[in-house]
Amino acid sequence: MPYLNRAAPDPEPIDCRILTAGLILFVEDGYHNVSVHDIQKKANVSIGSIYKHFGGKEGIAKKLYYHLLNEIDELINQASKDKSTIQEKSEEIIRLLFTYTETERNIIAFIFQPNHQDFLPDEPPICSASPFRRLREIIREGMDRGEIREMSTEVAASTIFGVAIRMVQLRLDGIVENPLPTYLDEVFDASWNGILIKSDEINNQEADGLVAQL
Amino acid sequence: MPYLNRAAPDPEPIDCRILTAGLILFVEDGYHNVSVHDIQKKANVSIGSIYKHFGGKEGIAKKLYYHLLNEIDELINQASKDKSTIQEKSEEIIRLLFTYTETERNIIAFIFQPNHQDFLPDEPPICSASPFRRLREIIREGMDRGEIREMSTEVAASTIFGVAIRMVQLRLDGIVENPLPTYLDEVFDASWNGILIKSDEINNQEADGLVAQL
DNA sequence: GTCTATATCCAGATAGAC
DNA sequence: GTCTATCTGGATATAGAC
Repeated sequence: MPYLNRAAPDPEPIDCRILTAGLILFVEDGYHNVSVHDIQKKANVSIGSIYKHFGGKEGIAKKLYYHLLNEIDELINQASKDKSTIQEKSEEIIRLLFTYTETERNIIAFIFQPNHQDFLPDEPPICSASPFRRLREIIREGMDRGEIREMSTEVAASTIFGVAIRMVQLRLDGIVENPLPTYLDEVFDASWNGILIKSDEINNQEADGLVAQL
Repeated sequence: MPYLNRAAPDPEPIDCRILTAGLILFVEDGYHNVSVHDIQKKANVSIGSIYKHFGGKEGIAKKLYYHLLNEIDELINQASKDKSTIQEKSEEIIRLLFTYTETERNIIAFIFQPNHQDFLPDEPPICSASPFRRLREIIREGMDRGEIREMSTEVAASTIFGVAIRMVQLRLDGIVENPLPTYLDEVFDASWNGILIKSDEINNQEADGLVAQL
């Protein structure tokens, strides 16, 4: 019965196992603190396979980087379709980003936490990569269409998406305690309307104050 | 004339030279791509001195980290004094941060670019370090005083300071082309008032449109 | 294609003279 | 305190059997 002598059959192809192991370890320990041997052990493959498939550690990181940037691009595509206004579009992008941060933490952490130029020196800064460029283009389009006030694209983009990205970072670092989708409405409202007290809210505010005093 | 045989006298103390060299190299190449030998050469000291003074590479990074976090804390102190409202206070903080980014690029880059846990594994995430905590406290105080609408501290802080921090990152990555202080008014306005078109601006907006058509 | 064993290299760290 | 010379460990990468 030779079957019993085999290890449990692993349906996942070998290069997937390597990528998955790499992703987890890179996120947990940081690229430079992970050795090829670590990946090899975690993925249950031999060193030889890793070098055959990816040519080394940097090869794994590069594949991961392109692959995951693509996933984010896809996320933007998905969020953008069937949305007419820029406001709807950006809100859906942020909604998906927030959900993704909870369900696919490693992917988001790999994209948003490290300084990729530390281990992929030939790559341009991630802010100039496709998904981030597209976010700025969306904002630009909103200004051209007159949905957004005239100002520099970068400031407008930082206000809409930068706030969301900051929330993602704070969540990954454990500063934000609740799941991100909890904050969706507040984030939208703050980005689009600012955080100053509005005159028509002052009454409610004072009412709240009275309640609090009881 | 023994004086002529000496190297040009270097007034800067040895540990300063080491820290400065470390800072520059860490920012340029990333902590893990810099060797103790690199620092030694750049600082014009011997390896022995480095190990005597700092105990190794991580010691340098740690000293730098604490020292520079302190500088940022000082920056916040300086910006906070003589300011009564939270709005004034935060605006002054951002003003100083933007100026600093242009004049002391390396300091800001060391604080805002890398994931410090990659090389200082015992440190908590930088977002929970003093200066960043204080920013959230300032916002919190603004809400308690009724200067800022009620919402989660993190969202409010991300809206005010997160936008500014995002601008710093985009500037460091070369996406933002003008010196940051250029954008001060836009950043303040966007954070506090949001980026939606306001009804009282629509007239101006249309007028601008007409001008553009000429 | 996959594996083990091995080679090579280099960064981090130390010892000991001055 | 400062330096040079040296050691050691561990990581990347390869060679070659299966």
